[in-house]
Amino acid sequence: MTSAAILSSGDLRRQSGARATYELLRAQIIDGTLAPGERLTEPVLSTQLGVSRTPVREALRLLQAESLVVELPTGGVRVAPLDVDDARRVYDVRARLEGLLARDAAERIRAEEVVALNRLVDLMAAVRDHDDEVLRVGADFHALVETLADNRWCAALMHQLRGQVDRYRALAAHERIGTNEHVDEHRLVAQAIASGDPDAAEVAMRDHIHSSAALAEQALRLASVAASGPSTAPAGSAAMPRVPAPATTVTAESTTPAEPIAAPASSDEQE
Amino acid sequence: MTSAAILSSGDLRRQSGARATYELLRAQIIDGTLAPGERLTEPVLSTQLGVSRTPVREALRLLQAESLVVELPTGGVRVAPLDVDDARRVYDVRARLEGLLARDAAERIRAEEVVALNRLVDLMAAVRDHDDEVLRVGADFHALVETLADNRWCAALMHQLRGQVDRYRALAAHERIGTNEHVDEHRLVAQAIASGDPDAAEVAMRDHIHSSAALAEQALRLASVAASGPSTAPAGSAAMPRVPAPATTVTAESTTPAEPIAAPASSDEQE
DNA sequence: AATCCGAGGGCTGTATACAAGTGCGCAACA
DNA sequence: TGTTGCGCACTTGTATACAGCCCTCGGATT
Repeated sequence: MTSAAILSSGDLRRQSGARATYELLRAQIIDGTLAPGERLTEPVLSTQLGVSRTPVREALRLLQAESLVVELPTGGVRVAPLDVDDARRVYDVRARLEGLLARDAAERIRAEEVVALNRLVDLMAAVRDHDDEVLRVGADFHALVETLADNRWCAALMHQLRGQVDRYRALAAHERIGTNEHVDEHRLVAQAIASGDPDAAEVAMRDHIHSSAALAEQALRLASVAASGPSTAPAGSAAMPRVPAPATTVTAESTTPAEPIAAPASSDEQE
Repeated sequence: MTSAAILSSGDLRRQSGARATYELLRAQIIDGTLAPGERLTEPVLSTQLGVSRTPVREALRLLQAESLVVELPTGGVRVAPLDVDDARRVYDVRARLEGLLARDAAERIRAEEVVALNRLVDLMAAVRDHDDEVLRVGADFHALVETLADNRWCAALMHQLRGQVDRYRALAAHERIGTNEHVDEHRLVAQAIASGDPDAAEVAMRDHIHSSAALAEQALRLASVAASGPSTAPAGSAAMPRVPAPATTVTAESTTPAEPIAAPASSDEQE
């Protein structure tokens, strides 16, 4: 592997090299092929992927904007470290954003769209025994809500977050999501949206995400414990090379975070 | 000449050309020097700014990730159109994000930090007659809340939104923000945070942002009407592919002026 | 006169070349 | 043997060169 075959495989070649590189690296960061903390250098990636530094550079910028890689003080980037404690924060933000989407959806939904929404919930109930199916249907559900909401700013930020969420999900291996509660939550959200009640929809969706967060956090903790049991870390340890981030220290000095954020992303959703 | 002098002026030269280019273009998009819908081509920007296409390209990618420019189907970018109807959505999202920040701040705040928070509110009350001062203090206030919250994901998304918010604010010319109500809202938020009540803090902040949104929207509508008075076209009604320059005052393309750049305004916040 | 076709310019995307800064290792010295 | 200094290799950041594409403009044809 390695080598240029990576990019030429599949239809990635079709797209621009920069975009293909971006998507490949993004996928590898999310699934852990590229370990947290691992440094990414342009020449290496160039030769490995069979493209020049220019598209690689562009891809890295995109990933940086998405906070999937972080800038090193000397320049260059490394894969963003994965702080399990941050998972809750990511889900907190997501809960608000998706809650807003549900609200907007409730304000705009029309009769024929209610049908599609309910159909997805029914479908989810039908396949509840197969987690992967539930996952897929859940993705469709949230995607539909996003479409109904027609709020591009909120959607853009959601895309922004998706990479982070997916990273933590990948870490959590598989959570048990095919539960009756999980399906019921979706039904509640759907009902609130269908009935055109924005407040109820927002609350229902926010609660649902928080509920999902609890599941993910639990699975995450288990996976984390299991992973750090035998050896601290196999191949690419380096989870936190430096700056153990000791305490809170709420100094006000850092007035300039100065890192924008992106929002391209493909179309994968979750629960 | 024009051109290269732009980047060499000030200490922008110090930074990497790409970053300087990014910040310059960002500022110009926000303040309207670069009109919504205007196409940005790499060769032109290169010669105007006196750098090669590479850093320009990088800057454009950053701006694209921030949704300040949008990709054209043929490739290349144009300044993102400004849809006044979207202002509400931007503020809606911002309300949730800042609300979450306020919540997290309430959960983490400590005694000595309460002092700083209250001091800012008092300061705001003291300068309430000067809108620009109120703006500045308000920026510090929100920045402090963000720091207290210590939620980097939420903060990252906020930064993402900031450009959009600032664009609409720039369009709204000046809203009257030095009102007692405005100051009181901040005090309520501060009290909720200081008392360590997350729910109250989130609600107070969200309400405050929505209140600010109403002000901004009003000013925006006025400005919009004023701008589009003569010509019938209602400002940036939608995505008008070509011939932009409907709405606001400043056209770009001037080519000349010595240095209209002025303050990059790296740390501007809002109310 | 209107339309179709072809040449041209310009733009993006990609590749390569060049310069400067940084860290690391090795070697010499105390 | 420990320490210190020098030098090298590597990296990023920037500039330039090259290829393909689209869009436009001009002319010839029907």
